[in-house]
Amino acid sequence: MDPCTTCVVRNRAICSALDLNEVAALGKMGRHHRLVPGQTLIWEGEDSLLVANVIEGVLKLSTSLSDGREQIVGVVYPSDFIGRPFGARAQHNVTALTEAHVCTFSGGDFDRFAQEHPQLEHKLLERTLAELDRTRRWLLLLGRMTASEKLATFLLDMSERLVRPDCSSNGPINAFDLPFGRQQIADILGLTIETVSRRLNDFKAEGIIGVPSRRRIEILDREALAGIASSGSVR
Amino acid sequence: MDPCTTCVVRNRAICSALDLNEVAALGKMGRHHRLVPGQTLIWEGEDSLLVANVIEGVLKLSTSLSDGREQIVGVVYPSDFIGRPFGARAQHNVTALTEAHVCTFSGGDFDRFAQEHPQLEHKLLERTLAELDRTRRWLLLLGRMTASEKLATFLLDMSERLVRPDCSSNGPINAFDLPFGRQQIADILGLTIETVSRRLNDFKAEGIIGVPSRRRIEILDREALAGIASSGSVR
DNA sequence: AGCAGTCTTTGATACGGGTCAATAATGTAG
DNA sequence: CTACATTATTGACCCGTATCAAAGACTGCT
Repeated sequence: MDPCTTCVVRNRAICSALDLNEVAALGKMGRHHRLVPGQTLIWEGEDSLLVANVIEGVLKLSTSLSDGREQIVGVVYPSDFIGRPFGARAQHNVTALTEAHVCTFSGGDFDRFAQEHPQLEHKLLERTLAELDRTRRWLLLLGRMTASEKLATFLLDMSERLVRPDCSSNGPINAFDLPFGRQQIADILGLTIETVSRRLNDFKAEGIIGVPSRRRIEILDREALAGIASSGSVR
Repeated sequence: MDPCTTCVVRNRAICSALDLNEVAALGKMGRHHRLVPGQTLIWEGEDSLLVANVIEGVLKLSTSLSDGREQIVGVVYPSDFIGRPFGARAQHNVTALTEAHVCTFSGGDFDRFAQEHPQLEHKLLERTLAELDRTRRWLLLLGRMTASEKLATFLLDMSERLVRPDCSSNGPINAFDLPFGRQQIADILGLTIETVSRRLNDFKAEGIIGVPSRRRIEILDREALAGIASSGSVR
């Protein structure tokens, strides 16, 4: 039977642009994959082209310099799209942070299918434009913010994005588990693990956040965080 | 008469996806604008939605923090597309760096036209994907590179991009005029103007580059620059 | 429970790049 | 050509974050 009809991200992934017949046709070209934490799906520079939908889990996109310095350039969640359609080689690694479940397509198959289904391309375009906006905001963070501003911005950003999985309430939440360890937070913010640890403990000492366990964050004073996050990013 | 038929970027801009009739229809919705250096076409946060093609000149995309710190998040050249189709508000300022000539469309008009012309959306998608890749590479630069590495990477990048205007030869060139002052270079690289000045003079003292006038750069030792750009180790 | 390995925190110190200030070069108007 | 504004360079100093090192906390395994 066609697994797409029961797919949990059917209505949120780019597949939502397709009707039942179309989604079945796309589904035939797809392959399901389970990934364990730390497993890499796509390597920077490889040209075996692969695209995918994330069904479950969290993955990071990262690049690095030859001496090992690493920068995380994106984080993807269920219903997000992974990979680079239309023939360019992969620009970054894609690695699972948690157990993950993805639905992969060979690049060529997907490209052909997309070109025949403009609504699908349209969905993909909207997503890509949104992701570009988000990435450009991150340039401001990396280029111009201090460590405290970076961390405050990061925590607020997480409190907004991490609601999605269950889709229960929308709007930010005040307590959540990060899918990242300290090193990964550092790689997202362009800092060292030590600085992340120190600034996080500063926030804790000031009563702005609580850190009941390694990966859990409670936002106790959202206003204060927002104040630190920017000497006010001009909205 | 329809000005699009004689447009200098007709074959390079997204319009190249359209046939003569289509481009004429799009042309009817467009307005030509001349911009002087420093003039801002779109302001961060405004929702008067406007998109445009660059016909001539160079423009910067920038965001800033309330205390004046600024980050340039993109630079656009002739034939590039500007703006955010499909209803999100403008995320950054768009300002002319040189005299510029653009062809603008109201967001709504363009959105409608695009949805009816999948080849146009496809071109736009390819461009947006490429721009996202480029922007993500910049995250690595801002987050993880030293001042010298940033500057070396920047100069190499410029030597590749600045060929375009005349389209004479492809491949990098070794002498060019930057469309930026020192402050703007600093805002691109997440540095201060003083650091840009110092590192540039270091390169000059080592014979890696020549700086015959304020905005002119000559790459004298491309290998050395490339060595610095990818992970520091000089010589 | 006890141990090993990993991840995180904490402390001491160093250094790159920022800040502040002064000077120099370049551009522009009269 | 001179005067003034703008932009860039240079110097001295300092601060924030990186680096290096060690101790502590958590996790999983037997």
